[in-house]
This record gives sequence, C-alpha cells and structure tokens, in this order.
Amino acid sequence: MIEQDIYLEEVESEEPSQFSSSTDFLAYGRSSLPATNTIYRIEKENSAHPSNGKQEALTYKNLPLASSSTGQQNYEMVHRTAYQQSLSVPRRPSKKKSNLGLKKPCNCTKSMCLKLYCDCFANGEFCRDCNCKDCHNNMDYEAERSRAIKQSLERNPQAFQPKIGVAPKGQLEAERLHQKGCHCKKSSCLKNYCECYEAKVACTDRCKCTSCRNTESDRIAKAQLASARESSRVTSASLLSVASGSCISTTASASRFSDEESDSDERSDPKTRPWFYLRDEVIEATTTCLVAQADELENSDSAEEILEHGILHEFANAIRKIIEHSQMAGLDVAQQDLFH
DNA sequence: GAGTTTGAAACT
DNA sequence: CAGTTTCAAACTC
Ligand SMILES: [Zn+2]
Ligand SMILES: [Zn+2]
Ligand SMILES: [Zn+2]
Ligand SMILES: [Zn+2]
Ligand SMILES: [Zn+2]
Ligand SMILES: [Zn+2]
Repeated sequence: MIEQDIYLEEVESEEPSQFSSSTDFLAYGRSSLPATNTIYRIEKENSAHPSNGKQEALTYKNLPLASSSTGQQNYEMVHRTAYQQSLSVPRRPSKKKSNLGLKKPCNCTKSMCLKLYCDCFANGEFCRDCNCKDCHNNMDYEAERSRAIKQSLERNPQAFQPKIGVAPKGQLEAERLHQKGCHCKKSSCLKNYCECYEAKVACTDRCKCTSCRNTESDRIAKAQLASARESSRVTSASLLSVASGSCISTTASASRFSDEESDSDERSDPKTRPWFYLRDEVIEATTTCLVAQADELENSDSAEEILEHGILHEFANAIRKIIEHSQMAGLDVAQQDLFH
C-alpha cells in the first residue's frame, strides 16, 4: 500500500511534462476539455514494482492515436483529460488549510465511482487517495470506465463541462456563473448544498430555486456588512492596542505611559502600566464583545451610523470595566474574568 | 462518529 | 417533460 503510493509519485514526476499544462482547462468544479485536435490512447502496462517484484504496479503511457478536425467532445478525449488531470491536479495533502483547487477524496460506496454522483468521476479525474468502496474509476477498469463516460455524455453532453463558467483572461467576472442553475428549495441557497453558493457565485435567472437569498443584491449586502464588521473589529483592536501603549505612538496619552524611559522592569511598577491590564486575553475578550454587539445590531436593519454608535458604546463599557478592575489593587487583577 | 438533511443525478 | 428514487456530500448533534 505504502510502496504503491511511493511508486505512483515517481510516475507522476516522470511523465507529466508530456501533457499540456492543466492550468489551461482547470476550472471550478469541473474540467473543461483542452482545445486540441489530438486524441490520445492511454495504455496500461504492467510492470514489476520497483521495490517489490511480486506486486504489480501501473505505468501509463499516452500515445497519439488520431486527429480530429472537429475538436468534438468524445469519451476518448475525456479519458485523456482525466489522465492529464490525474497527473497534474495536486493531491490534497493530508491536512492543510485552503484546500481550494486540490482534489479531495470521495467516499462513494454504491456508484463504483462511475456515475456523476462521484465527484472524482464528475471532474474527469481518476480516484486517487479516495475512501471509495469497490472503485472502478481507475485504469484497471479502463473499458468499463470509458463506457460510463460515454453513458454520462449521452445523458448530458455537457456532463464534463465546467459547471461554472471560466473567467476569461482579460474579462473579469464575465460569466462566472452557474451554467445550469440550481433547484434549491430548503436551503435558501445559503448553504453548500446549493451549487451556486458552494461555487461562491450568485444565483441567476437560470436557477429555479425558491426563497433564494443568494441573489446578486443579497451578496452585495452581505459583503458590505462583513466589511463594516471587519473594519470596526480592526478599529477596536487598534484602539485597545494604542491604549495599552503597545503601539509606538506620538499621541500625548500614549507617551505619558511610554515604557521607553524605564529600562529595567523594577524601575516602574508594572501595575501602573496600561499594558499590565490590557493583556491579549482582555483585548480578545473585549473584541469578542464588540463583535457580538455588532452581530446583534446587524439583525435590526441597522444604518451604519447606528451600528458604529452601538459599538462605540460597547467599547466605552469595556474600557470602564477594565479600569474598574485595574483599580482593585489585587495581585492578579487582570486575571479575573472580566465579562461575567 | 452517527444520524439527518439536501438537491443533483439517475431512473421511470 | 414531470415525478420518484438513489446517491454522496453537507450539515447537525
Ligand atoms: Zn467516488
Ligand atoms: Zn474518488
Ligand atoms: Zn473511487
Ligand atoms: Zn441554490
Ligand atoms: Zn442558484
Ligand atoms: Zn438561489
């Protein structure tokens, strides 16, 4: 198992350059076929495993087979595309943030990964590092797989076309929308059940969704709200930072508490310093409160001014509480739970 | 991890 | 084409 994995890595690094770069036809969700006339035949060869003579390992070759002047989509081309991508689409590392663009393993159990239910198959990829059971989406079942591709294309000639239009090079946002549209009924198109929402695009008139909250105007409003929240969050945090003197500041109030003059820790009592009471936890708790306040106000159709007012009020409350606690000259003043 | 919800794909 | 079933992922607890 492990040995085979290593060997496949070797194959990947040896041969991918024979194919055109995948970036030409990678798109969200699905692959589009490269603009090429050449049809390749994929050959499977059995060869001894490099580190284990008994075990068979696979190597794949691409051989020019024919030329098509039409460029018409057929299952052989899909086949080739799949192989290209199986080489070029990076496997999803076991754990990593921002998995965008990386193939994520499927978990199919009943489709043999030969129906569009399977994301790997639907993306024109071979299953690799998947958790599927009884998987036939690999070169061991080349014929069956080709038949399945052909079937899928018969049912829907667009089956392997990208569902979301590719943003053309120069034109931004041109038609980066769902081509067929969704048919959501209960998600308001606000959960990843919705293909539009999942692709981070707005629903359009192509969609036949009911009670949609993923229209273009919905998205704009949401973005504005988020940016307002973020800016207020940053403002709050920076205000607290300035107040604590952790910022190099030219303001009088900050320089009054400047730490520069005192070289030694003992020279001035830490308890007289703002930063002693405005530790990271306190700042974080305060920020959390402010964000929570923002969230509350967000629901009541808030003009942005009202929002800022409320947040400022909450900020004043926080500062007041912090000062109260700092005046209790106890040993670990700031360690008490401030917001209970 | 188990159980539920969801909507695309498949089927009739 | 419409109605139903199947399926795997998204989600919930
Ligand atoms: Zn699968
Ligand atoms: Zn898979
Ligand atoms: Zn599979
Ligand atoms: Zn939707
Ligand atoms: Zn939609
Ligand atoms: Zn919608």
